[in-house]
Parts: sequence; C-alpha cells; structure tokens
Amino acid sequence: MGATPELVRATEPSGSVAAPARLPADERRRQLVEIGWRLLQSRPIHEMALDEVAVEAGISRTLLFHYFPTKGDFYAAVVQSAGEHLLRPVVTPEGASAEERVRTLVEGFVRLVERNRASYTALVRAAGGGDQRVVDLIGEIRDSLVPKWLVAAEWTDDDALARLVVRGWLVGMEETVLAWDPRTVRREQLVEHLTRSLFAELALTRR
Amino acid sequence: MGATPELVRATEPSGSVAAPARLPADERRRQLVEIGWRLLQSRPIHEMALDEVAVEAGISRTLLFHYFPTKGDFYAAVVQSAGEHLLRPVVTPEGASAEERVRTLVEGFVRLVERNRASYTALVRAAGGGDQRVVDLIGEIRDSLVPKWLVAAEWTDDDALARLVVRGWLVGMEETVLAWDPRTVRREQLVEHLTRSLFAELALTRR
DNA sequence: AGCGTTTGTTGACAGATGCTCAACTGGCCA
DNA sequence: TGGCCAGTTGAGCATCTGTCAACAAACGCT
Repeated sequence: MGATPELVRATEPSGSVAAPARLPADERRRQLVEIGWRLLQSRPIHEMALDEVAVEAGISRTLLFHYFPTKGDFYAAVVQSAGEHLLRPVVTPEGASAEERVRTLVEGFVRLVERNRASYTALVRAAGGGDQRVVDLIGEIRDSLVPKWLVAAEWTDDDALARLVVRGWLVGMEETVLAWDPRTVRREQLVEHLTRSLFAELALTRR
Repeated sequence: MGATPELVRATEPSGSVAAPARLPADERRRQLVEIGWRLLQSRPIHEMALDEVAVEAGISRTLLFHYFPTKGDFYAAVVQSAGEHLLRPVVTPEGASAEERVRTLVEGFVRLVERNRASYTALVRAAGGGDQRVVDLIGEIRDSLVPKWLVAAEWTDDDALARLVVRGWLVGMEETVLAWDPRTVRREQLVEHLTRSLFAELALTRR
C-alpha cells in the first residue's frame, strides 16, 4: 500500500534531485552529458566517479553504462558537447576591417574566459589526461577554429605554414589569457597585443 | 630445503628483471620514479597502475605506498623529475647575437621534440588530467623557462606584459612543434619562423 | 654476544570504481 | 490477451587505491 505509482513525473516535482522516471533515450543522454559537464568543471576527469553522475541523475550506474559503454565514451561525449557549447559564441566574425574583426574575436574570447574560467580550463585540461580519443577531439576542435581566424584576418594564402602558425598562436593565446592577471596587465593592453600579434605572426609567414 | 637465502643480491644477478634486494631509501625512490616515467611515456596517467610499477621494480605495491603516500604524490614526483631531465639540455643560451642565441634555443627545442616526442607529449599532457599539484608544477616549470628566453633574446625590460607574452609564446611554440608535419613545412622554415616570432612578439610589447 | 631500535619490506584486508549479466517493468501493437 | 521492445535495475566480478599490523635485516649500545 502506501506508495502509489505516481512516480512517473516528467521533470522534478518539488525541489532538489531530478526525477527517477522513464525518459526517452536521447533526452537521457543529453541529461547525462550535461551533468557530466557540470561535474567536470570542479573535478578533473579521473576524480569524477560515474557513481556521482548516476546519483545526480537519479538513476543506477548500470543505466549510464547502457548509454555509454565505457567511461571513455562518456568522457568523449562530454568533451565534444562542451566544446561545441563553449565555442559556438566565438564563431561570430563581424566588423569592417580585418583588424576590427580579429579584435572582436579576441575580445569575445577574453570575455569568454573571464566569464567561464572553470569551464574553459576544464576543457583545455581535458586535452591532457584523457585517452587518445579526447586528445584527438580537442585537436579537431582547434583545427576547426583555425580557418575562422584566417577568414577574420582576411588571410587568403592558405599555405600549410600559415595554418600551423595560427594553430600555435591560438594555443598560445589560450594560455596567455588563462595566465593573465588583470592586476598587472590592463585588459585593453592584452586584447590589443593579441590582436596585433596574430597579424605579426601571419606577416612572418610571408618569408 | 631448496630455497637458500641467496636472494640478497645488490643488482640484477643474471638477466631480465631487477633485483628484489634491500635498497637505500633514496635509491629506491629514484628507481621508482624512473620506472614511472618510463611507463608514463606509453600510457596516460590514469591507465598506469601502481601494480605495474611495483612489479617492474620487483617489490610489493605496499612499499611503493611507503615512499609515496598517494598515487598523486608519486605522479607529481615523476612529473617533476621528468621536467628537470627534459629541460636541462634546453638551458644552454650561447652564441653571438640575440637572434643567434634564440635560434639555437629553438633549434634545440625542435630537436628535443623530434628525438623525445613520446616523453614530451607525456609531459605536456600531464599538465592536464592530473590533480592541481601537477598542473601547478608544469606551470612553475614554464615560468622558470621564461627568463631564460628573455635573457637569450637580450630583453631587459622586465615588465609583466613581456613575461606574460613570452609564456604564451612558449606554449604556442610547444603546440606548433608538436603539430608540425615535416612533410608540409620544412624544418628550417619552422625554426626561422619561431625565432623571428619571438622577437616580433616582444617588439609588440613596446606599445 | 645479547638486545633494542631503526629501516626496508611484505601479506592480508577494506573500500571504491569500472564494467557485465540476467532479469524486471510498463507501454504499445497485432 | 499476449507478446514484443525500450528503458531500467540489483547483484556480482575484477581491478585498483590505500591501510594495518607485523616480519626481517642492519646498526648501535651495554
């Protein structure tokens, strides 16, 4: 008696934890990935127990393994999703001159890191520890960014050196912004430098 | 019967595995760190079981925990040692002009990565996955490199921006060399670009 | 030589975590 | 009604990190 079968509720009925109800596959996937991503922002990967994810989702660990056969699969899915979410706002090249557009991109990136520092470091450090798949994933994400910067900078010579250089510059910029201390370097100074830096690097590729 | 207590042998008596003998503490430490470093070059950290290390050293896992209370401690020790070993050859600024010296450093670095790719990627990716200690460690290693490059480049203005920029440039260079494909970009081209790149970056810090 | 202390070392155990298997449940359609 | 199928689960296995209490070889002291 007692327990009436009213458990089947779409979303959280009252307050804290999520509903334990039956969910369509893709929605459950999304929910799990989202939880994983949230957890990744505080702990590094090997400290994130799948138990935690399962508990937070209100399901059994077994179900998690049903959707993601291995922890690596889950991790990869999380990183992929995070990459897309984080990088979507960055893809907005606009403005009159090439310098304007690049500056806007840099600005956007700095702001992004300022607002989502935890997320961003989590994503970048994911490029490390994880298995090969994740490393490759981050590599692909970076590769996909290179042409966007080239377009913004109005750089039409599409030689290998330019691409390589922009890739390196990109990673350097990530590091620079992450290591940046606003108390010693003014923000405009940083943005200005990074902007000019890209053009300088590109100019150097023309022997 | 049978087993006479002749086990106590200083170093490996005949062939394959190391000796199970009693070792002074610091030597055992060094041995363990060295084994850990060797293993890290093939597997990422969370795939390296302390069991493996112990077996390879011919000791029990318990002893490993005696020297390094936690896996993180062991890992940190390994990374620290690796960083020192890898970076020691890099610290050789020599040559007549600033450009000469920087070019020599870049050359040395490219060669280092070419010869020890596995080691180097292992070290860099250690900057990720690991716990906070290791991340900080890599950060410190990089910080310690910055002044060396500044000296080589004869850059006496020691302002915050210059240091920050060199740090970013350093990481970008790491990435560039690691992503470099000798079939599409000639090696001299790469070295030349990186060399000029540093001076360009530095020049930009003078408003 | 006897004897205690220090130091290198270990086996057995506890707790957590990745992963498997066989089975249950509730809706849907023939 | 009855069977199928998708979502879900508890119980269990293997592996790995970390703990505990104790053993054994050297060294010092009387």
